[in-house]
Amino acid sequence: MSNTVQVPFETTLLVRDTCLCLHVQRAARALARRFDEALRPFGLTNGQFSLMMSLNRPMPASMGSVTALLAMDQTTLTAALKPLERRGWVNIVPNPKDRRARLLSLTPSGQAALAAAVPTWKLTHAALEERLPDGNGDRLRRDLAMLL
Amino acid sequence: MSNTVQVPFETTLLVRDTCLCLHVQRAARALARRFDEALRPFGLTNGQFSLMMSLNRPMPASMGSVTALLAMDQTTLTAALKPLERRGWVNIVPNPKDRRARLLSLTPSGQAALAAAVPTWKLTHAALEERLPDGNGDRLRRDLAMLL
DNA sequence: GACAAATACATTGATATCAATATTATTTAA
DNA sequence: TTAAATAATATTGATATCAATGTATTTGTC
Repeated sequence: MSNTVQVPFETTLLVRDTCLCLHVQRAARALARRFDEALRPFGLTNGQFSLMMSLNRPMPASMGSVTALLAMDQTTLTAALKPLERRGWVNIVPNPKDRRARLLSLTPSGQAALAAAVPTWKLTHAALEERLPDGNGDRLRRDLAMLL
Repeated sequence: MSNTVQVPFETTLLVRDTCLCLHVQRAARALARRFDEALRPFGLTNGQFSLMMSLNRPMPASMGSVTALLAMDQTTLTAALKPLERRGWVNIVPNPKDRRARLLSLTPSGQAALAAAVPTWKLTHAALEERLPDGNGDRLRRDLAMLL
């Protein structure tokens, strides 16, 4: 008695062609590879670039504000900060107003590392945006934001 | 002599508002969380669901065809297969026609696990697609494909 | 047929991701 | 004014991701 439940191949094709989660993960992997490669000479991954850029503020950031901006779990941020702190690019200090909280900021060498990478980000991003017909970059960003 | 190179805050705002890599990674995290939560009762993550679905073919798949479909590094696939093989959901055998290669297929219990999750995928995906105005799902998929 | 090049996959090491849980500090309610 | 609830972050464990590198096999060339 083989009571195997088969998934119809049409369902496989449906998922392959329509699943927004799959399509976004796929694009995320491809873009991560592209930006990681471009940023490698600066010792940064795409995620580290985004994280450090989000710390480039007039006032130190809280962890919560960064996780909200990056749509990232708090434990992921804790882990992601470690290699950056180890390299002396990010400062993490307790907030004197609330000793549970942390204040995150770039060190001068962190600012320098980030600044060095910005021109390459601009080039890489411009090349990417060129792949989309005029104005479709904004459209894509709006569509992606609706999925959050 | 403080020769610190500052990144202008306007650049930070530019990256935050325009970087397609950041926007896609952010959406990828949010969608992964949503689908992971929905699929948790079936013991599957979003990535495992996509991977197993891509193995649901009439003939066994090669690793190369799966990495191309998922836009995933080969080493990632090797790693991702391990927990699925351990659970007895996926079979990995050498290809007799080319002993370097592997033939990947779902086991009966893997097919059953996948089949059990399909209705929840449908519900979760339908709810997601509703967030986008009519037809914009197709538009978004097309735009994402242009980034690959 | 021998051998160099190319191909397919595995391993290692580092970072990324999140659930579950723990710790510490603050806030709220009795 | 405490004790309970809440909040902010850290730790652990599992999977995900890819670069660098290694191994086995096949292919192409002479």
